[in-house]
Amino acid sequence: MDNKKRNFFELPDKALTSLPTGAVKDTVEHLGKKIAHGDFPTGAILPREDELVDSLGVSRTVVREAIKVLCGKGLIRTARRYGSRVCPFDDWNLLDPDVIRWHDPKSPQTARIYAEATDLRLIFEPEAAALAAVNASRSQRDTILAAARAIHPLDGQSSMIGADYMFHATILQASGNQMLSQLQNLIYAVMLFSYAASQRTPPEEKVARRNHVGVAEAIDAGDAELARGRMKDMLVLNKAMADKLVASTLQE
Amino acid sequence: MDNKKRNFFELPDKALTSLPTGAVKDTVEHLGKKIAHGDFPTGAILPREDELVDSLGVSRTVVREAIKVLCGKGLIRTARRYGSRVCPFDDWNLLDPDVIRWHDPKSPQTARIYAEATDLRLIFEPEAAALAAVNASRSQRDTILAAARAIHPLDGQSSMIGADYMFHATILQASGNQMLSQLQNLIYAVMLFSYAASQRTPPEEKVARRNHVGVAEAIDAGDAELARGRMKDMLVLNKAMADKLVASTLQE
DNA sequence: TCCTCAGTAATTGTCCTACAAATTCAAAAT
DNA sequence: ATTTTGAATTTGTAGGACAATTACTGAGGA
Repeated sequence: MDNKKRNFFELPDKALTSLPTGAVKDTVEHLGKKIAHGDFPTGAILPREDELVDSLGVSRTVVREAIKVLCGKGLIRTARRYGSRVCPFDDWNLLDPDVIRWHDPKSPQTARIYAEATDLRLIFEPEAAALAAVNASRSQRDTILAAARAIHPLDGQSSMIGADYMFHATILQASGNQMLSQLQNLIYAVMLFSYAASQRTPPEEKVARRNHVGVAEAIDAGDAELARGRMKDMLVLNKAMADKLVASTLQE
Repeated sequence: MDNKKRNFFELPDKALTSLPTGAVKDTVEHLGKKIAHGDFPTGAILPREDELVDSLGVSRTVVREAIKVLCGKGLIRTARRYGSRVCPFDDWNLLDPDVIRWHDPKSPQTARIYAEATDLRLIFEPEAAALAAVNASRSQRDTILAAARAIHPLDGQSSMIGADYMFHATILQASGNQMLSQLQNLIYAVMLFSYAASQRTPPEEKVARRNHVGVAEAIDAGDAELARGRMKDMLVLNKAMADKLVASTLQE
């Protein structure tokens, strides 16, 4: 990491719930990840409060506050004499930034989720690009262009994901729709997964970069139609790769 | 409510966080609504824990657990000696079912949010309809058809919203994409808002019903293209009305 | 007047204990 | 076999004590 000049786009620090740093936050993260990773199947009973107190080395107060946060995200349900049980997957707040982040990028179990997320991206990102072409500020257009051009495989994978993420996130932001903008968490998760699981070949990388720049230029030019079309083409290609990837991870 | 026969589609009971009924849940709801309603502007300091203890008549334990849940949804941030402060709107988990539900349907302040939500619907619902045309089960197709046909103004507004909601929710569910399906919370909120604020004229109602049935029939026939197109047309009309509505509520 | 720095006060974070409430589970009675 | 009663278990609520951190205050100096 000596050539700071080129490494404009660092990976965002997506490690925050909005909770203050401390024991509660750590406990939420710990339990949230365990549940999202599937350590407890649906309907399973979590360890009792006093067991968690022992195993995690925190007070009951902390354990309870953490569990309440997880309830709020739909992961578990509690009742007297009933314990804390994992909710059916449908009840999870799948679009919650934390829940998204807690999925294990390395687990084949979550491949299905990322397939769905990829489908979702295919739905809203072309529209976001079209909106960005109309609504983006000058500096946003510049950022999008710069990020697209910064997608160099040579700069190392981390820097590359950083630029890739910045590209997509800025487009969402530039759409002017805040709800749309919040879906960047989803993109980030998908990105981590696909980069972790796939090894793109250099020619594929080259195509990917050209596509990104194409979209960026369309947005910069204010051509909504073109931006939408190019983004869609890019994601269709992306999805094809993702499907192949999911199929291979699932059959293992 | 004597003619039970016709009132197939009741309004869903969207009053639940996943928290158990009790003091904590009540406190979360109470504070969540107050914040979402704008009683505390961005950056404002909530009453201290012990003040809330007094004013709400619950123990500090309850207050703290409730506040932690709200932190988890991005509404507030806490720190020692800093108090609990309302986060900037961008940080809120706008797609959280509770946060969506907490917005005041009667407040002109939230009109902007519903405008964004309407835009979002215009993006993903046509695609959901297309997916549903391919993926829906037999019973789902039946439900969608029945709900569309049950949109009768004469049956009373509640029954009408119920059918309208069931129509859209079932389509999302039938898309086969769980993340997409969770956006039904958004639809529900938009629906409550627009029904609360607008008085559609009977001719408009008639058009609305015909449109719904048109979409349902396209889905039933498995024609993805047609379903997408009809849903889009319907929502464009919807958005036009919504924009008019937002403009009028904002200028007051 | 403005700035720096130390001290103080205020506020949430964590730990603890005790009891209440609800529900499962088992045993007993019919 | 079914119902009922009761006891055990688990989370829910209350309240007190102290720790940790940070905002605020005021004194001192430039």
